[in-house]
Amino acid sequence: MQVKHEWVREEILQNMSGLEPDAPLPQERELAERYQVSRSTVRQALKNLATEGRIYAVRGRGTFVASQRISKDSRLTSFTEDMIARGQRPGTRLLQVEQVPAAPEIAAKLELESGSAILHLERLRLADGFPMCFEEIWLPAHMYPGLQHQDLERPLYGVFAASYNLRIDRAEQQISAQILKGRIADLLNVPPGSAALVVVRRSSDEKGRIAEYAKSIYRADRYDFQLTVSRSG
Amino acid sequence: MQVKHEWVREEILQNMSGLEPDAPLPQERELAERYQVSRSTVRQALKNLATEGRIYAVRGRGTFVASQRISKDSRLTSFTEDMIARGQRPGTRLLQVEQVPAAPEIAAKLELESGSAILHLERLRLADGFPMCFEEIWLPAHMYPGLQHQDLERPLYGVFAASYNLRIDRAEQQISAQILKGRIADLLNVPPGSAALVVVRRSSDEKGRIAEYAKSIYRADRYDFQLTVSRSG
DNA sequence: AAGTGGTCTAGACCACCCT
DNA sequence: GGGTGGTCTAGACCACTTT
Repeated sequence: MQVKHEWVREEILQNMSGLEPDAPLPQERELAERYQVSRSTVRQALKNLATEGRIYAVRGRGTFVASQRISKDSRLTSFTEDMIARGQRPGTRLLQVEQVPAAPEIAAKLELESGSAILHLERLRLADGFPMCFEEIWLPAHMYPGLQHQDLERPLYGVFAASYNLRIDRAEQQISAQILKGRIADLLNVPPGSAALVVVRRSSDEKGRIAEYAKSIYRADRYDFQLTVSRSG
Repeated sequence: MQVKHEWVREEILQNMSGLEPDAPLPQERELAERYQVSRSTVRQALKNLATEGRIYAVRGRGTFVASQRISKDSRLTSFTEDMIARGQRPGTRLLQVEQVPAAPEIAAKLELESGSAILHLERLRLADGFPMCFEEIWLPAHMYPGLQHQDLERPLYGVFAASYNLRIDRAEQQISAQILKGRIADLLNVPPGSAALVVVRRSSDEKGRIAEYAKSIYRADRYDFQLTVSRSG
């Protein structure tokens, strides 16, 4: 463990195993004494455990074991990570990559001038070799010089990090449903009239620069979107 | 402002307005001096601002203004809060409330014995008076004695807090898509074959006790699900 | 009154970046 | 080497709950 509060966190977690829900933990000052660290360090460890929903603190009473049924917050994950977590083998077929002038709607989403150079990708995402998702991606061309000549069937976020020193940090997403028909139904290999889950994503790097706009259309019979949200913080 | 770090947060935010993205903030020690607080207090304020995506820190270099395009993380919200945020008037029609023995599937979700007493609610949620969502809710009866006699067309989380001292704190959700037909298509007033967004939610209180299992079916032509996720923390 | 978690302080050292 | 944010310390006082 690099840092003390992570080590303390693990120790507390160990000593918690076997305790009933609502059982009290030792008080903070005692934990600090036991692990020979300052109370602040103990508090940082406890704060992380509380954020994950493993313990809860009550002012004036103490800190207690939570029932720990609904656990950690969800993170932004890539298709590749997502499929691996589901026990399926991810795959990608690049359908198209082109540089085009930005249509007004796309320019607005990427906060560029209308007509700016945009990279437009179309990819079919596979799970265990079968079509799972059709995705379109729009990128500001100036942020990714020479992207067309990269291997675009590899995870894109990896290419961004390796070749452009850019790490996607957060994204706002809109999830909706629609009926499939025409070309996309064909690509996903489902009959017209089937349901699809649509995820529109606008992502930024850690500096807050908009780095990607994307639309993913998932087969609803094979995919659902999972997330954990908390109310307070 | 009750606590100093919140006040410092507001002060920093004020002085940031007008700065360009990537402009450096004063260093932490200087901010502490300026606002006559300790560096720890400044750091707590900065940490909150970073979590919200308004600034970013680089070890060894400094703290900088983020472009602030993609903002705060999403929180667990109720239908009522959600509709108000969208500028629509929320409404509820209670269709049914009954106490029944738990079916095995529902019992498993609520982590109760099969056959335990369950409260089952069906509600039609309205936006500006028009059907938006059909929801079914299952609750452990022992946690909500006498719920049947409450006003169940008011926001449920409010009833939970006021009458049962129970605050929903976090939830795991699965979002999927399906085709509407039969009774639910009728209730939502859409033709059979329309697309719907389905949200299945399992919620717990701050102690980690499972307090609710619910399934909400939204008209896809009127609703999308919005969330912001971050990759690291 | 005693005990708990919540906030705040002043200061130290570390890891990392830049020149 | 000098400056930055990241971690940690020892101690203080506060708000709240329980006895």
